[in-house]
Amino acid sequence: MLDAITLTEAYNVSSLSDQAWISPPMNPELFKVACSNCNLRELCMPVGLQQAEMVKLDSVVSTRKRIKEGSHLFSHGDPFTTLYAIRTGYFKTSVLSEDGREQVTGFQMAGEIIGMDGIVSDQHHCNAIALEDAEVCVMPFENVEELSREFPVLQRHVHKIMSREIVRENGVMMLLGNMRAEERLAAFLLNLVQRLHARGFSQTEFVLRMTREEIGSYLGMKLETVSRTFSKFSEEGIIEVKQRNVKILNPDALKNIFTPQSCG
Amino acid sequence: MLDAITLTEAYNVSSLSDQAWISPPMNPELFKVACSNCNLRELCMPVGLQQAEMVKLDSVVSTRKRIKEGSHLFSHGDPFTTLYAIRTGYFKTSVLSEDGREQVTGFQMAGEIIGMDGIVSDQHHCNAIALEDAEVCVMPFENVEELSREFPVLQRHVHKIMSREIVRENGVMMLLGNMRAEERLAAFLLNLVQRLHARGFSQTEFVLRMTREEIGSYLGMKLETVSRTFSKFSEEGIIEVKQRNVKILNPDALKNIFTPQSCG
DNA sequence: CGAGTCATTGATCTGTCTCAATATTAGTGG
DNA sequence: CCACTAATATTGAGACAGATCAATGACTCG
Repeated sequence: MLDAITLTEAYNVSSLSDQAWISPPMNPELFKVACSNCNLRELCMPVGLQQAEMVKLDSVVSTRKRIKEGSHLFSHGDPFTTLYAIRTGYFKTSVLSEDGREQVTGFQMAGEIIGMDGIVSDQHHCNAIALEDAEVCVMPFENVEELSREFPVLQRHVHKIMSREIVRENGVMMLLGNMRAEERLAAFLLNLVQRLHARGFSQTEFVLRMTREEIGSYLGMKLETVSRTFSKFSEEGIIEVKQRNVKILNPDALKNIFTPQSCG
Repeated sequence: MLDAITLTEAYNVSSLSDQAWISPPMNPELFKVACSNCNLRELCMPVGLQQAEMVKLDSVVSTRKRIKEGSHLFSHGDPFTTLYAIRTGYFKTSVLSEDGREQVTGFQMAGEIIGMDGIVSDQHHCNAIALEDAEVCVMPFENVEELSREFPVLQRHVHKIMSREIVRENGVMMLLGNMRAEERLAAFLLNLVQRLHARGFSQTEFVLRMTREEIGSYLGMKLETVSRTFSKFSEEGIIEVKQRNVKILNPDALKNIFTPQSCG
Protein backbone atom coordinates (compact mmCIF):
# COMPACT_ATOMS: atom_id res chain seq x y z
CA MET A 1 0.00 0.00 0.00
CA LEU A 2 1.26 3.42 -0.94
CA ASP A 3 1.81 5.72 1.97
CA ALA A 4 1.50 9.48 1.96
CA ILE A 5 5.13 9.95 1.08
CA THR A 6 4.84 7.76 -1.97
CA LEU A 7 1.75 9.59 -3.03
CA THR A 8 3.58 12.85 -2.71
CA GLU A 9 6.46 11.62 -4.78
CA ALA A 10 4.17 10.25 -7.43
CA TYR A 11 3.00 13.78 -8.12
CA ASN A 12 6.15 15.63 -7.38
CA VAL A 13 7.15 18.14 -9.96
CA SER A 14 10.10 19.64 -8.14
CA SER A 15 12.46 17.79 -10.45
CA LEU A 16 10.99 19.87 -13.24
CA SER A 17 11.39 23.13 -11.41
CA ASP A 18 13.95 24.52 -13.85
CA GLN A 19 11.13 24.73 -16.34
CA ALA A 20 9.39 27.76 -14.99
CA TRP A 21 5.61 28.25 -15.02
CA ILE A 22 4.71 24.71 -15.99
CA SER A 23 1.22 23.42 -15.38
CA PRO A 24 0.77 20.75 -12.74
CA PRO A 25 0.66 17.27 -14.30
CA MET A 26 -3.01 16.46 -14.58
CA ASN A 27 -2.74 13.38 -16.74
CA PRO A 28 -6.00 11.44 -16.27
CA GLU A 29 -4.17 8.19 -16.93
CA LEU A 30 -2.62 8.48 -13.51
CA PHE A 31 -6.00 7.79 -11.90
CA LYS A 32 -7.39 4.31 -11.58
CA VAL A 33 -11.09 3.59 -11.62
CA ALA A 34 -11.76 2.24 -8.11
CA CYS A 35 -11.27 3.96 -4.75
CA SER A 36 -9.20 0.99 -3.64
CA ASN A 37 -6.80 1.72 -6.43
CA CYS A 38 -7.02 5.52 -6.63
CA ASN A 39 -4.03 7.74 -6.25
CA LEU A 40 -6.11 10.17 -4.25
CA ARG A 41 -7.21 7.73 -1.60
CA GLU A 42 -4.94 9.29 1.02
CA LEU A 43 -6.75 12.59 0.62
CA CYS A 44 -10.26 11.62 -0.37
CA MET A 45 -13.08 9.44 0.88
CA PRO A 46 -11.14 6.25 1.64
CA VAL A 47 -8.78 7.76 4.23
CA GLY A 48 -8.21 5.34 7.08
CA LEU A 49 -10.24 2.51 5.63
CA GLN A 50 -9.04 -1.09 5.61
CA GLN A 51 -8.72 -2.88 2.30
CA ALA A 52 -12.01 -4.74 2.78
CA GLU A 53 -13.86 -1.55 3.59
CA MET A 54 -12.32 0.21 0.64
CA VAL A 55 -13.53 -2.46 -1.74
CA LYS A 56 -17.02 -1.88 -0.36
CA LEU A 57 -16.55 1.82 -0.90
CA ASP A 58 -15.93 1.15 -4.58
CA SER A 59 -19.59 0.20 -4.80
CA VAL A 60 -20.60 3.59 -3.38
CA VAL A 61 -19.10 5.39 -6.33
CA SER A 62 -21.83 4.80 -8.85
CA THR A 63 -20.37 6.55 -11.84
CA ARG A 64 -17.88 9.10 -12.95
CA LYS A 65 -18.81 12.30 -14.65
CA ARG A 66 -16.93 14.75 -16.83
CA ILE A 67 -17.63 18.46 -16.52
CA LYS A 68 -16.52 20.96 -19.14
CA GLU A 69 -14.77 24.12 -18.09
CA GLY A 70 -17.29 26.76 -17.13
CA SER A 71 -20.25 24.44 -16.75
CA HIS A 72 -22.14 23.62 -13.59
CA LEU A 73 -21.74 20.39 -11.67
CA PHE A 74 -24.81 21.49 -9.73
CA SER A 75 -26.68 24.75 -9.28
CA HIS A 76 -28.63 26.50 -6.57
CA GLY A 77 -32.02 24.83 -6.32
CA ASP A 78 -31.02 21.54 -7.94
CA PRO A 79 -32.35 18.51 -6.06
CA PHE A 80 -29.65 16.99 -3.91
CA THR A 81 -28.96 13.31 -4.29
CA THR A 82 -25.22 12.84 -4.32
CA LEU A 83 -21.88 14.04 -3.08
CA TYR A 84 -19.01 14.37 -5.50
CA ALA A 85 -15.34 13.58 -5.07
CA ILE A 86 -13.14 15.56 -7.40
CA ARG A 87 -10.77 13.38 -9.43
CA THR A 88 -9.27 15.95 -11.73
CA GLY A 89 -9.76 19.62 -12.35
CA TYR A 90 -10.70 22.54 -10.14
CA PHE A 91 -14.05 23.90 -9.05
CA LYS A 92 -15.41 26.99 -7.46
CA THR A 93 -18.52 27.02 -5.32
CA SER A 94 -20.56 30.17 -4.97
CA VAL A 95 -23.80 31.54 -3.61
CA LEU A 96 -25.92 34.30 -5.10
CA SER A 97 -27.74 36.92 -3.09
CA GLU A 98 -31.31 37.78 -4.00
CA ASP A 99 -30.17 40.86 -5.87
CA GLY A 100 -27.66 38.85 -7.87
CA ARG A 101 -24.34 39.44 -6.12
CA GLU A 102 -22.02 36.44 -6.28
CA GLN A 103 -19.98 35.27 -3.34
CA VAL A 104 -17.41 32.59 -4.09
CA THR A 105 -17.45 30.30 -1.05
CA GLY A 106 -14.52 28.09 -1.97
CA PHE A 107 -12.12 26.67 -4.52
CA GLN A 108 -11.91 22.88 -4.58
CA MET A 109 -9.30 20.54 -6.03
CA ALA A 110 -8.61 16.84 -6.51
CA GLY A 111 -9.54 14.66 -3.56
CA GLU A 112 -11.98 17.16 -2.07
CA ILE A 113 -15.68 16.44 -1.56
CA ILE A 114 -18.40 18.84 -2.67
CA GLY A 115 -22.16 18.92 -2.47
CA MET A 116 -22.66 18.81 1.30
CA ASP A 117 -24.57 22.09 1.16
CA GLY A 118 -27.48 20.15 -0.32
CA ILE A 119 -28.11 17.75 2.54
CA VAL A 120 -30.02 20.09 4.82
CA SER A 121 -32.93 20.81 2.51
CA ASP A 122 -32.54 18.18 -0.20
CA GLN A 123 -31.57 20.83 -2.67
CA HIS A 124 -28.33 22.62 -3.36
CA HIS A 125 -27.68 26.06 -1.96
CA CYS A 126 -24.45 26.59 -3.88
CA ASN A 127 -23.39 26.54 -7.46
CA ALA A 128 -20.42 24.36 -8.30
CA ILE A 129 -18.65 25.39 -11.49
CA ALA A 130 -15.66 23.74 -13.14
CA LEU A 131 -12.71 26.11 -13.54
CA GLU A 132 -11.26 23.72 -16.11
CA ASP A 133 -12.33 20.44 -17.65
CA ALA A 134 -12.86 18.16 -14.71
CA GLU A 135 -13.87 14.70 -13.66
CA VAL A 136 -15.73 13.74 -10.49
CA CYS A 137 -16.77 10.53 -8.77
CA VAL A 138 -20.51 10.43 -8.18
CA MET A 139 -21.33 9.16 -4.69
CA PRO A 140 -25.10 8.90 -4.16
CA PHE A 141 -25.67 10.08 -0.62
CA GLU A 142 -28.01 7.17 0.08
CA ASN A 143 -25.11 4.83 -0.58
CA VAL A 144 -22.77 6.85 1.58
CA GLU A 145 -25.22 6.78 4.46
CA GLU A 146 -25.91 3.09 4.07
CA LEU A 147 -22.26 2.17 4.12
CA SER A 148 -21.68 4.60 7.00
CA ARG A 149 -24.11 2.62 9.09
CA GLU A 150 -22.14 -0.50 8.34
CA PHE A 151 -18.64 0.90 8.85
CA PRO A 152 -18.07 3.20 11.83
CA VAL A 153 -14.73 4.20 10.32
CA LEU A 154 -16.44 5.53 7.22
CA GLN A 155 -19.16 7.14 9.32
CA ARG A 156 -16.57 9.01 11.32
CA HIS A 157 -14.79 10.00 8.13
CA VAL A 158 -17.94 11.48 6.62
CA HIS A 159 -18.49 13.44 9.81
CA LYS A 160 -14.92 14.68 9.70
CA ILE A 161 -15.27 15.85 6.12
CA MET A 162 -18.31 17.91 7.04
CA SER A 163 -16.67 19.21 10.20
CA ARG A 164 -13.58 20.17 8.20
CA GLU A 165 -15.78 22.24 5.92
CA ILE A 166 -17.30 24.00 8.93
CA VAL A 167 -13.83 24.77 10.29
CA ARG A 168 -12.61 25.93 6.90
CA GLU A 169 -15.49 28.36 6.64
CA ASN A 170 -14.68 29.63 10.14
CA GLY A 171 -11.27 30.49 8.78
CA VAL A 172 -12.77 32.34 5.85
CA MET A 173 -14.96 34.30 8.25
CA MET A 174 -11.84 35.32 10.17
CA LEU A 175 -10.27 36.36 6.90
CA LEU A 176 -13.26 38.36 5.71
CA GLY A 177 -14.07 39.89 9.05
CA ASN A 178 -10.68 40.80 10.42
CA MET A 179 -8.01 40.97 7.75
CA ARG A 180 -6.64 43.63 5.43
CA ALA A 181 -6.36 43.06 1.69
CA GLU A 182 -2.71 42.01 1.89
CA GLU A 183 -3.41 39.55 4.67
CA ARG A 184 -6.32 38.05 2.76
CA LEU A 185 -4.29 37.46 -0.36
CA ALA A 186 -1.35 36.10 1.64
CA ALA A 187 -3.65 33.69 3.48
CA PHE A 188 -5.18 32.65 0.18
CA LEU A 189 -1.82 31.95 -1.45
CA LEU A 190 -0.47 30.09 1.58
CA ASN A 191 -3.58 27.93 1.76
CA LEU A 192 -3.43 27.16 -1.95
CA VAL A 193 0.23 26.23 -1.84
CA GLN A 194 -0.30 24.04 1.20
CA ARG A 195 -3.09 22.10 -0.46
CA LEU A 196 -1.17 21.76 -3.70
CA HIS A 197 1.84 20.54 -1.80
CA ALA A 198 -0.30 17.86 -0.09
CA ARG A 199 -1.03 16.66 -3.63
CA GLY A 200 2.61 16.49 -4.55
CA PHE A 201 2.95 19.77 -6.40
CA SER A 202 5.60 22.38 -5.95
CA GLN A 203 5.46 24.51 -2.83
CA THR A 204 6.77 27.50 -4.69
CA GLU A 205 5.17 27.78 -8.08
CA PHE A 206 1.75 27.12 -9.46
CA VAL A 207 -0.87 28.29 -11.91
CA LEU A 208 -4.02 29.96 -10.66
CA ARG A 209 -7.13 28.39 -12.07
CA MET A 210 -9.38 31.35 -11.33
CA THR A 211 -9.67 34.95 -12.47
CA ARG A 212 -8.80 37.99 -10.36
CA GLU A 213 -12.50 38.62 -10.06
CA GLU A 214 -13.14 35.16 -8.62
CA ILE A 215 -10.27 35.54 -6.17
CA GLY A 216 -11.68 38.92 -5.23
CA SER A 217 -15.15 37.53 -4.71
CA TYR A 218 -13.76 34.83 -2.45
CA LEU A 219 -11.66 37.31 -0.48
CA GLY A 220 -14.25 40.06 -0.28
CA MET A 221 -12.36 42.56 -2.39
CA LYS A 222 -12.52 44.02 -5.88
CA LEU A 223 -10.52 42.56 -8.73
CA GLU A 224 -8.49 45.75 -9.02
CA THR A 225 -7.44 45.43 -5.40
CA VAL A 226 -6.45 41.81 -5.97
CA SER A 227 -4.34 42.86 -8.92
CA ARG A 228 -2.76 45.75 -7.03
CA THR A 229 -1.94 43.51 -4.08
CA PHE A 230 -0.33 40.96 -6.38
CA SER A 231 1.75 43.77 -7.86
CA LYS A 232 2.70 45.03 -4.40
CA PHE A 233 3.91 41.57 -3.32
CA SER A 234 5.79 41.37 -6.59
CA GLU A 235 7.48 44.77 -6.09
CA GLU A 236 8.49 43.69 -2.60
CA GLY A 237 10.14 40.57 -4.00
CA ILE A 238 7.81 38.23 -2.12
CA ILE A 239 6.34 36.62 -5.21
CA GLU A 240 6.71 36.67 -8.96
CA VAL A 241 3.49 37.05 -10.94
CA LYS A 242 2.91 36.70 -14.65
CA GLN A 243 -0.82 36.69 -15.21
CA ARG A 244 -1.95 33.44 -13.57
CA ASN A 245 1.51 32.06 -13.00
CA VAL A 246 2.71 32.59 -9.47
CA LYS A 247 6.09 31.81 -7.98
CA ILE A 248 6.59 32.29 -4.26
CA LEU A 249 10.06 33.70 -3.73
CA ASN A 250 9.86 34.39 0.00
CA PRO A 251 7.32 32.23 1.86
CA ASP A 252 8.40 33.61 5.25
CA ALA A 253 7.64 37.14 4.14
CA LEU A 254 4.17 35.96 3.14
CA LYS A 255 3.65 34.47 6.57
CA ASN A 256 4.88 37.66 8.21
CA ILE A 257 2.32 39.84 6.46
CA PHE A 258 -0.06 39.20 9.33
CA THR A 259 -0.10 42.02 11.85
CA PRO A 260 -3.12 43.28 13.81
CA GLN A 261 -4.46 46.31 11.97
CA SER A 262 -7.69 47.49 10.49
CA CYS A 263 -9.83 45.30 8.31
CA GLY A 264 -12.00 46.16 5.33
CA MET B 1 -47.86 15.02 20.58
CA LEU B 2 -47.26 18.73 20.39
CA ASP B 3 -46.90 20.09 16.93
CA ALA B 4 -44.97 23.14 15.88
CA ILE B 5 -47.95 25.43 16.37
CA THR B 6 -48.43 24.30 19.93
CA LEU B 7 -44.76 24.80 20.59
CA THR B 8 -44.97 28.28 19.24
CA GLU B 9 -47.94 29.15 21.38
CA ALA B 10 -46.33 27.71 24.48
CA TYR B 11 -43.67 30.40 24.19
CA ASN B 12 -45.71 33.15 22.70
CA VAL B 13 -45.30 36.48 24.37
CA SER B 14 -47.28 38.55 21.92
CA SER B 15 -50.12 38.78 24.41
CA LEU B 16 -47.73 40.68 26.63
CA SER B 17 -46.63 43.03 23.92
CA ASP B 18 -48.12 46.11 25.58
CA GLN B 19 -45.40 45.74 28.16
CA ALA B 20 -42.53 47.03 26.13
CA TRP B 21 -38.98 45.70 26.43
CA ILE B 22 -39.78 42.61 28.43
CA SER B 23 -37.32 39.74 28.49
CA PRO B 24 -38.32 36.52 26.77
CA PRO B 25 -39.72 34.00 29.26
CA MET B 26 -36.81 31.71 30.02
CA ASN B 27 -38.35 29.85 32.92
CA PRO B 28 -36.32 26.62 33.26
CA GLU B 29 -39.38 24.85 34.65
CA LEU B 30 -40.82 24.80 31.16
CA PHE B 31 -38.21 22.28 30.11
CA LYS B 32 -38.63 18.62 30.89
CA VAL B 33 -35.69 16.33 31.39
CA ALA B 34 -35.93 13.93 28.45
CA CYS B 35 -35.80 14.64 24.72
CA SER B 36 -39.07 12.77 24.36
CA ASN B 37 -40.68 15.28 26.64
CA CYS B 38 -38.74 18.43 25.77
CA ASN B 39 -40.40 21.57 24.55
CA LEU B 40 -37.58 22.07 22.10
CA ARG B 41 -37.92 18.75 20.34
CA GLU B 42 -39.40 20.37 17.25
CA LEU B 43 -36.26 22.43 16.81
CA CYS B 44 -33.50 20.32 18.29
CA MET B 45 -32.10 16.83 17.93
CA PRO B 46 -35.34 14.82 17.96
CA VAL B 47 -36.90 16.44 14.88
CA GLY B 48 -38.70 13.86 12.82
CA LEU B 49 -38.09 10.93 15.14
CA GLN B 50 -40.78 8.44 16.10
CA GLN B 51 -41.66 8.03 19.75
CA ALA B 52 -39.62 4.83 20.06
CA GLU B 53 -36.57 6.44 18.49
CA MET B 54 -36.93 9.46 20.70
CA VAL B 55 -36.93 7.34 23.82
CA LYS B 56 -33.67 5.85 22.60
CA LEU B 57 -32.35 9.35 22.01
CA ASP B 58 -32.96 10.10 25.69
CA SER B 59 -30.14 7.69 26.44
CA VAL B 60 -27.79 9.67 24.18
CA VAL B 61 -28.08 12.72 26.38
CA SER B 62 -25.78 11.69 29.16
CA THR B 63 -26.07 14.71 31.41
CA ARG B 64 -27.04 18.32 31.55
CA LYS B 65 -24.61 21.07 32.32
CA ARG B 66 -25.00 24.62 33.58
CA ILE B 67 -22.68 27.33 32.29
CA LYS B 68 -22.35 30.69 33.99
CA GLU B 69 -22.52 33.86 31.95
CA GLY B 70 -19.14 34.64 30.47
CA SER B 71 -17.61 31.21 30.99
CA HIS B 72 -16.54 28.76 28.33
CA LEU B 73 -18.51 25.66 27.40
CA PHE B 74 -15.43 24.64 25.44
CA SER B 75 -12.30 26.39 24.22
CA HIS B 76 -9.96 26.18 21.28
CA GLY B 77 -7.75 23.17 21.76
CA ASP B 78 -10.03 21.32 24.18
CA PRO B 79 -10.36 17.63 23.35
CA PHE B 80 -13.61 16.96 21.51
CA THR B 81 -15.87 14.27 22.88
CA THR B 82 -19.41 15.60 22.77
CA LEU B 83 -21.89 17.78 21.01
CA TYR B 84 -24.12 20.07 23.04
CA ALA B 85 -27.77 20.97 22.58
CA ILE B 86 -28.66 24.33 24.08
CA ARG B 87 -31.62 24.14 26.45
CA THR B 88 -31.61 27.67 27.80
CA GLY B 89 -29.43 30.72 27.38
CA TYR B 90 -27.41 32.10 24.50
CA PHE B 91 -23.90 31.39 23.33
CA LYS B 92 -21.38 32.92 21.02
CA THR B 93 -18.75 30.89 19.19
CA SER B 94 -15.53 32.52 18.11
CA VAL B 95 -12.13 31.78 16.65
CA LEU B 96 -8.88 33.57 17.43
CA SER B 97 -6.21 34.35 14.87
CA GLU B 98 -2.59 33.71 15.75
CA ASP B 99 -2.05 37.37 16.56
CA GLY B 100 -5.04 37.42 18.90
CA ARG B 101 -7.85 38.91 16.80
CA GLU B 102 -11.26 37.50 17.66
CA GLN B 103 -13.83 36.59 15.04
CA VAL B 104 -17.28 35.73 16.34
CA THR B 105 -18.50 32.92 14.09
CA GLY B 106 -22.05 32.68 15.41
CA PHE B 107 -24.66 33.30 18.06
CA GLN B 108 -26.58 30.22 19.19
CA MET B 109 -29.84 29.87 21.04
CA ALA B 110 -32.13 27.20 22.53
CA GLY B 111 -32.51 24.09 20.39
CA GLU B 112 -29.30 24.66 18.43
CA ILE B 113 -26.40 22.21 18.42
CA ILE B 114 -22.82 23.31 18.99
CA GLY B 115 -19.47 21.58 19.06
CA MET B 116 -19.31 20.19 15.52
CA ASP B 117 -16.12 22.12 14.85
CA GLY B 118 -14.33 19.58 17.05
CA ILE B 119 -15.08 16.45 15.02
CA VAL B 120 -12.48 16.88 12.30
CA SER B 121 -9.40 16.85 14.53
CA ASP B 122 -10.76 15.57 17.84
CA GLN B 123 -10.24 18.96 19.38
CA HIS B 124 -12.23 22.14 19.29
CA HIS B 125 -11.34 24.94 16.92
CA CYS B 126 -13.81 27.41 18.37
CA ASN B 127 -14.50 28.88 21.75
CA ALA B 128 -18.09 28.65 22.95
CA ILE B 129 -18.96 31.24 25.57
CA ALA B 130 -22.25 31.69 27.40
CA LEU B 131 -23.76 35.16 26.89
CA GLU B 132 -25.98 34.56 29.92
CA ASP B 133 -26.40 31.74 32.42
CA ALA B 134 -27.20 28.73 30.29
CA GLU B 135 -27.96 25.06 30.35
CA VAL B 136 -26.96 22.49 27.73
CA CYS B 137 -27.62 18.81 27.10
CA VAL B 138 -24.40 16.85 26.82
CA MET B 139 -24.50 14.40 23.91
CA PRO B 140 -21.34 12.30 23.74
CA PHE B 141 -20.53 12.01 20.07
CA GLU B 142 -19.82 8.28 20.40
CA ASN B 143 -23.43 7.83 21.50
CA VAL B 144 -24.72 9.99 18.68
CA GLU B 145 -22.79 8.00 16.12
CA GLU B 146 -23.83 4.67 17.59
CA LEU B 147 -27.51 5.55 17.55
CA SER B 148 -27.10 7.04 14.06
CA ARG B 149 -25.99 3.66 12.80
CA GLU B 150 -29.12 2.15 14.27
CA PHE B 151 -31.62 4.79 13.11
CA PRO B 152 -31.27 6.14 9.58
CA VAL B 153 -33.68 8.94 10.51
CA LEU B 154 -31.32 10.16 13.22
CA GLN B 155 -28.33 9.67 10.95
CA ARG B 156 -29.91 11.86 8.32
CA HIS B 157 -30.82 14.42 10.93
CA VAL B 158 -27.24 14.65 12.19
CA HIS B 159 -26.08 15.14 8.62
CA LYS B 160 -28.67 17.85 8.12
CA ILE B 161 -27.56 19.70 11.24
CA MET B 162 -23.98 19.79 9.97
CA SER B 163 -25.08 20.72 6.47
CA ARG B 164 -27.22 23.51 7.90
CA GLU B 165 -24.17 24.90 9.63
CA ILE B 166 -22.23 24.84 6.35
CA VAL B 167 -25.05 26.67 4.59
CA ARG B 168 -25.36 29.19 7.42
CA GLU B 169 -21.68 29.97 7.16
CA ASN B 170 -22.05 30.41 3.41
CA GLY B 171 -24.58 33.10 4.21
CA VAL B 172 -22.19 34.79 6.59
CA MET B 173 -19.53 34.75 3.89
CA MET B 174 -21.94 36.51 1.55
CA LEU B 175 -22.63 39.04 4.26
CA LEU B 176 -18.97 39.67 5.02
CA GLY B 177 -17.81 39.63 1.43
CA ASN B 178 -20.50 41.57 -0.36
CA MET B 179 -22.59 43.70 1.94
CA ARG B 180 -22.43 47.23 3.30
CA ALA B 181 -22.67 47.94 7.02
CA GLU B 182 -26.40 48.68 6.85
CA GLU B 183 -27.10 45.48 4.97
CA ARG B 184 -25.08 43.45 7.42
CA LEU B 185 -26.92 44.78 10.43
CA ALA B 186 -30.30 44.41 8.70
CA ALA B 187 -29.49 40.80 7.81
CA PHE B 188 -28.38 40.17 11.36
CA LEU B 189 -31.57 41.58 12.87
CA LEU B 190 -33.82 39.77 10.41
CA ASN B 191 -32.07 36.48 11.09
CA LEU B 192 -32.30 36.96 14.83
CA VAL B 193 -35.98 37.81 14.72
CA GLN B 194 -36.74 34.87 12.48
CA ARG B 195 -35.02 32.44 14.85
CA LEU B 196 -36.66 33.97 17.90
CA HIS B 197 -40.03 33.75 16.20
CA ALA B 198 -39.48 30.05 15.50
CA ARG B 199 -39.12 29.71 19.27
CA GLY B 200 -42.37 31.48 19.93
CA PHE B 201 -41.06 34.93 20.74
CA SER B 202 -42.24 38.21 19.38
CA GLN B 203 -41.36 39.05 15.79
CA THR B 204 -41.00 42.68 16.61
CA GLU B 205 -39.22 43.18 19.88
CA PHE B 206 -36.40 41.46 21.66
CA VAL B 207 -33.36 41.94 23.84
CA LEU B 208 -29.91 41.57 22.39
CA ARG B 209 -27.75 39.22 24.40
CA MET B 210 -24.45 40.48 23.03
CA THR B 211 -22.47 43.71 23.10
CA ARG B 212 -21.99 46.03 20.16
CA GLU B 213 -18.44 44.80 19.96
CA GLU B 214 -19.57 41.16 19.64
CA ILE B 215 -22.10 42.10 16.96
CA GLY B 216 -19.36 44.01 15.20
CA SER B 217 -16.96 41.10 15.37
CA TYR B 218 -19.60 38.82 13.86
CA LEU B 219 -20.46 41.31 11.12
CA GLY B 220 -16.91 42.37 10.34
CA MET B 221 -17.29 45.95 11.48
CA LYS B 222 -16.23 48.11 14.41
CA LEU B 223 -18.49 48.63 17.40
CA GLU B 224 -18.80 52.33 16.62
CA THR B 225 -20.12 51.50 13.18
CA VAL B 226 -22.62 49.07 14.69
CA SER B 227 -23.82 51.77 17.05
CA ARG B 228 -24.03 54.37 14.29
CA THR B 229 -25.98 52.02 12.06
CA PHE B 230 -28.43 51.28 14.87
CA SER B 231 -28.87 55.03 15.32
CA LYS B 232 -29.39 55.51 11.60
CA PHE B 233 -32.12 52.86 11.48
CA SER B 234 -33.65 54.49 14.52
CA GLU B 235 -33.62 57.98 12.95
CA GLU B 236 -35.27 56.52 9.85
CA GLY B 237 -38.04 55.05 11.96
CA ILE B 238 -37.17 51.49 11.00
CA ILE B 239 -36.39 50.34 14.52
CA GLU B 240 -36.46 51.62 18.06
CA VAL B 241 -33.28 51.06 20.08
CA LYS B 242 -32.66 51.55 23.77
CA GLN B 243 -29.32 49.99 24.53
CA ARG B 244 -29.92 46.26 24.01
CA ASN B 245 -33.67 46.52 23.62
CA VAL B 246 -34.74 46.51 20.01
CA LYS B 247 -38.19 46.97 18.56
CA ILE B 248 -38.69 46.53 14.84
CA LEU B 249 -41.16 49.13 13.65
CA ASN B 250 -40.91 48.57 9.92
CA PRO B 251 -39.78 45.06 8.93
CA ASP B 252 -40.31 45.74 5.23
CA ALA B 253 -37.95 48.68 5.34
CA LEU B 254 -35.36 46.39 6.90
CA LYS B 255 -35.81 43.90 4.09
CA ASN B 256 -35.54 46.67 1.52
CA ILE B 257 -32.15 47.84 2.76
CA PHE B 258 -30.55 45.39 0.38
CA THR B 259 -29.40 47.01 -2.82
CA PRO B 260 -26.28 46.14 -4.85
CA GLN B 261 -23.61 48.62 -3.86
CA SER B 262 -20.12 48.58 -2.53
CA CYS B 263 -19.06 46.30 0.27
CA GLY B 264 -16.51 46.86 3.00
C1' DC C 1 -5.22 38.17 -37.40
C1' DG C 2 -9.04 40.13 -34.88
C1' DA C 3 -12.40 40.11 -31.16
C1' DG C 4 -13.27 39.23 -26.66
C1' DT C 5 -11.76 38.20 -22.12
C1' DC C 6 -8.75 39.13 -18.51
C1' DA C 7 -5.17 41.86 -16.05
C1' DT C 8 -2.71 46.06 -14.89
C1' DT C 9 -2.31 50.73 -13.52
C1' DG C 10 -3.74 55.58 -12.49
C1' DA C 11 -6.74 59.20 -10.35
C1' DT C 12 -10.34 60.16 -7.46
C1' DC C 13 -14.02 59.25 -4.16
C1' DT C 14 -16.23 57.32 -0.12
C1' DG C 15 -17.59 54.11 3.64
C1' DT C 16 -15.75 52.66 7.46
C1' DC C 17 -12.03 52.94 10.76
C1' DT C 18 -9.53 55.50 14.24
C1' DC C 19 -9.13 58.48 17.95
C1' DA C 20 -11.50 60.96 21.41
C1' DA C 21 -14.99 62.73 24.41
C1' DT C 22 -19.31 62.00 26.68
C1' DA C 23 -23.50 59.47 28.18
C1' DT C 24 -25.80 55.57 30.02
C1' DT C 25 -26.27 51.48 32.59
C1' DA C 26 -25.09 47.73 35.83
C1' DG C 27 -22.71 46.23 39.69
C1' DT C 28 -20.48 47.03 44.30
C1' DG C 29 -19.95 48.23 48.80
C1' DG C 30 -20.72 51.52 52.48
C1' DC D 1 -30.57 53.82 49.37
C1' DC D 2 -27.07 56.24 47.24
C1' DA D 3 -22.31 57.28 45.75
C1' DC D 4 -18.60 55.14 43.15
C1' DT D 5 -16.61 52.35 39.59
C1' DA D 6 -16.31 49.70 35.54
C1' DA D 7 -18.37 48.30 31.50
C1' DT D 8 -20.94 49.49 27.62
C1' DA D 9 -22.98 52.67 24.28
C1' DT D 10 -23.36 56.97 21.69
C1' DT D 11 -21.64 60.64 18.94
C1' DG D 12 -18.22 63.71 16.56
C1' DA D 13 -14.17 64.86 13.55
C1' DG D 14 -10.64 63.49 10.71
C1' DA D 15 -7.86 59.81 8.26
C1' DC D 16 -7.23 56.12 5.18
C1' DA D 17 -7.87 51.50 2.86
C1' DG D 18 -10.12 49.99 -0.63
C1' DA D 19 -13.92 51.06 -4.07
C1' DT D 20 -14.99 53.26 -8.31
C1' DC D 21 -14.27 54.99 -12.83
C1' DA D 22 -11.40 54.86 -16.71
C1' DA D 23 -7.77 53.78 -19.93
C1' DT D 24 -4.35 50.69 -21.56
C1' DG D 25 -2.01 46.28 -22.12
C1' DA D 26 -1.70 41.15 -22.48
C1' DC D 27 -3.35 36.95 -23.64
C1' DT D 28 -6.61 33.30 -25.80
C1' DC D 29 -9.09 31.23 -29.20
C1' DG D 30 -11.64 30.69 -33.27
